[in-house]
Amino acid sequence: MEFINNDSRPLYLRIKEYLEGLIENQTYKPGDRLPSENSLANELGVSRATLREALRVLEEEGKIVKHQGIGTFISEQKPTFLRGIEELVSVTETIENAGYKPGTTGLKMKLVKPSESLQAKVKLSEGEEILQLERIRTANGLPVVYCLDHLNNSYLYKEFSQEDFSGSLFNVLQNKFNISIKYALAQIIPVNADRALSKHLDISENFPLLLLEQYHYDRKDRMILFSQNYFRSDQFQFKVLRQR
Amino acid sequence: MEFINNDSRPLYLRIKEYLEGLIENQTYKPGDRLPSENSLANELGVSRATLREALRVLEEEGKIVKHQGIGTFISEQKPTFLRGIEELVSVTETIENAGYKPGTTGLKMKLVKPSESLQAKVKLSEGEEILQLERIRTANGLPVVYCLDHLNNSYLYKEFSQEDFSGSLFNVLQNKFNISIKYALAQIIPVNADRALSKHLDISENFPLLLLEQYHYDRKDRMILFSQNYFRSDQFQFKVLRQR
DNA sequence: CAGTGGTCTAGACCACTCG
DNA sequence: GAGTGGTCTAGACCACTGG
Repeated sequence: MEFINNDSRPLYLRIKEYLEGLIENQTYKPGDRLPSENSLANELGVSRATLREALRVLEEEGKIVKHQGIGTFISEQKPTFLRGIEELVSVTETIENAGYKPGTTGLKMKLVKPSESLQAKVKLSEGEEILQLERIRTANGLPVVYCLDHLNNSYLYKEFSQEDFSGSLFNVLQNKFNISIKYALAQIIPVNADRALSKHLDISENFPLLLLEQYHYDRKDRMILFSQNYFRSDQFQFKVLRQR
Repeated sequence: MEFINNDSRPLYLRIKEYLEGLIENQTYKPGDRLPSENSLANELGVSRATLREALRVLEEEGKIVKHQGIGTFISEQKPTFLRGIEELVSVTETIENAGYKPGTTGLKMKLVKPSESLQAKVKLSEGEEILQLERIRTANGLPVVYCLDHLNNSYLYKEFSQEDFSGSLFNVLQNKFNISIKYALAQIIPVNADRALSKHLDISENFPLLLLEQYHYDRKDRMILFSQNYFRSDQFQFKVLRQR
């Protein structure tokens, strides 16, 4: 067995992808039992530990299920729980995933002293100013999300130019400043559109919106960005896989 | 090193808990580097593979972070992202986690033919009836969640007695029928209270609510329960860790 | 009972980071 | 170069499941 090229990636990953291929091309179908770990390892010419590492990844991805004493099985098709809210994507991507063409209008950018409520949310040194971005995001030209972004690195201000913000702020941070957002702690809040929001999003007052308040962190757990995104509830579905 | 009792649980789990204890009692503090895997394995008198299995669990739980070529570090305190919405808990537990004493009022139970919209959500054989449970859940006596549960195993009807439903439906299913719910696919929907909901939850009309529509599955991916839970937005915080 | 996945060992080499 | 975590091997025994 060649896996597949003799190229550099770890063996267990190549094994994993090989098995993944067998699942995708229906050599193994949902519900089928895989050969035992011993025999599979032998067939593939790798140690059992290496095979198990590959299987572990497949199990994490939900593609196989193990049952001690019985065997390892190809998972049944489950209801799509990809693209759940637990996967961090930009608003731009969220709009794209919903099948629309993303756009931006009504950009405002300013340095502000944070209000008290904001001060509490974004821990800053006293008196510090904050870079605030206000945008209305559109899907196929229709306003669907109202976005407020707060960056404490206010020195970035002079580096920014308006044209940067037609798309994903994540991309701007990544490409221009090499800041990579790794995860966000999000709070999910149902709200009603007030007068301002109803104008921004072209909806009636009291229209139900989903507010996503998100603290974005980089790989070293530094808080980079605090954002408040108001989504029109009729345009987006927010799903999540909840596990025990 | 004894871990700790010579009792039956796997060695790597005992190692994991031992290390967990060292973290909790501040022997290792956030940011500290652990000894290298080789030296730690030697100190503990286990193989490196076993130690790595313990570390792997700790890493999954976010308690340590590894950096190749550098070392393994105790995680910084992150904003609590335990108890996020990605962890499936019953409404009862949700109320308890929010610091309240859970209760139940206004229980109704009936067999119904599903409406068309419900029919679409719960795939059933034609003409089949569904067991519907309606409950208002209270926190410290105040109504906070309106719950509709739909069970397609309508034969369970005669088995149920009213007293079962003061608490978690999960527990009833587990204890009485040995049905174990493993995961749920949830949709998060912001809604406004209509007249009926405003009465049930003792709030004004148009009060913002979070509707959680959940399809519950057992370990074998069989859909057991479809539930609709309307949460008062002022009583609960829904958080989620979003990762790239 | 035989066969499965789960745990564990001892040892080896590789890939990455730092000084 | 020295030290770290990442990968890999060969072999062993245990715990659980089914017939």
